[in-house]
Amino acid sequence: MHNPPDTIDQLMQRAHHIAGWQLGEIAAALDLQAPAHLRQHKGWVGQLLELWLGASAGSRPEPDFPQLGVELKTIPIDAQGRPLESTYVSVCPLTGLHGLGWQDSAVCHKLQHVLWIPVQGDKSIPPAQRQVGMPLLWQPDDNEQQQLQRDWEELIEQVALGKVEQITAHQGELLQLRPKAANRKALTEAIGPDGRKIMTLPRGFYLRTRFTRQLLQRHFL
DNA sequence: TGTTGATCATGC
DNA sequence: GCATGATCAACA
Repeated sequence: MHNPPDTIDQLMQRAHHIAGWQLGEIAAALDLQAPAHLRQHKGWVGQLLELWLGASAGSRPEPDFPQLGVELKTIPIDAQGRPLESTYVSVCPLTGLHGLGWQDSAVCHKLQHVLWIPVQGDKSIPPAQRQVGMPLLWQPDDNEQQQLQRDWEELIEQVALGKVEQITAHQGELLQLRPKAANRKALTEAIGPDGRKIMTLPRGFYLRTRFTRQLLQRHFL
C-alpha cells in the first residue's frame, strides 16, 4: 500500500480498511516495529498511517496527497472519542507578511480538505495496541471558514505589527499560535516592536482541541 | 484536569 | 534552520 492513491474513493477505502486495526498490526504489515512509547517517537503514528495510505513522504510544504489535495491528520482520542491534543496545521510566517491574505495562507490551503483518522491516544495503551478509528473526510463549512479566517487575520496582524512575542496561546477561537521548534534555542527572524528584526521562537498554527472535538462529535454523534 | 509552552525524531 | 510528523509535562 505504499503507492499513492489515485482517487479520494481509493484513499477512503484504504482508510476504512484499517478501522479497528491495532497500530501494531499495521506496523507488522509494513515490516516495522512499534515503539514502546511515543516519548521519543512523537510523530510515529502519523508517519505509520502515511506509509500505509500511500502519502508522499518527506517534509515538503504540500498536501499529503498532492494529486487529491487532501491533508492527512491522525488525531489521538480518549475512550470517549474526544481528541486529547491540539492539531498542528502549519508554520506561521513571521516576516514578509505585507500583502499576505487568508486565501494565500498555508492554513487556508491545508484545511480545505482534511482526512481525519482518530487513533486511541491514551498513554496507558502501548502504541502497538492502540486502535484505529473510523476515518472522516472533512471540509470546513462557511461558519468555520469565516472563524478560521478571523483568527488567522487577527494573529497575523499582530505578527506583522511586531507583537509576535505578546501573542499567547489563549488567543483565537479555533486557531491558536504556539511555539513550534526543536527547543527553546531554535530561533528565527521576526519583526520586533520597533519594526526592526528580532530573533524569536518559530511559531505554528494549531487547531484547538475543543474545535476538533466538536468536529468529530458533529460527525460521529 | 485542560491548556500552554516546550520538546522529540527525521531529512535536507 | 525549516518543514514534516506530533506528544510531553508543568502549571493554572
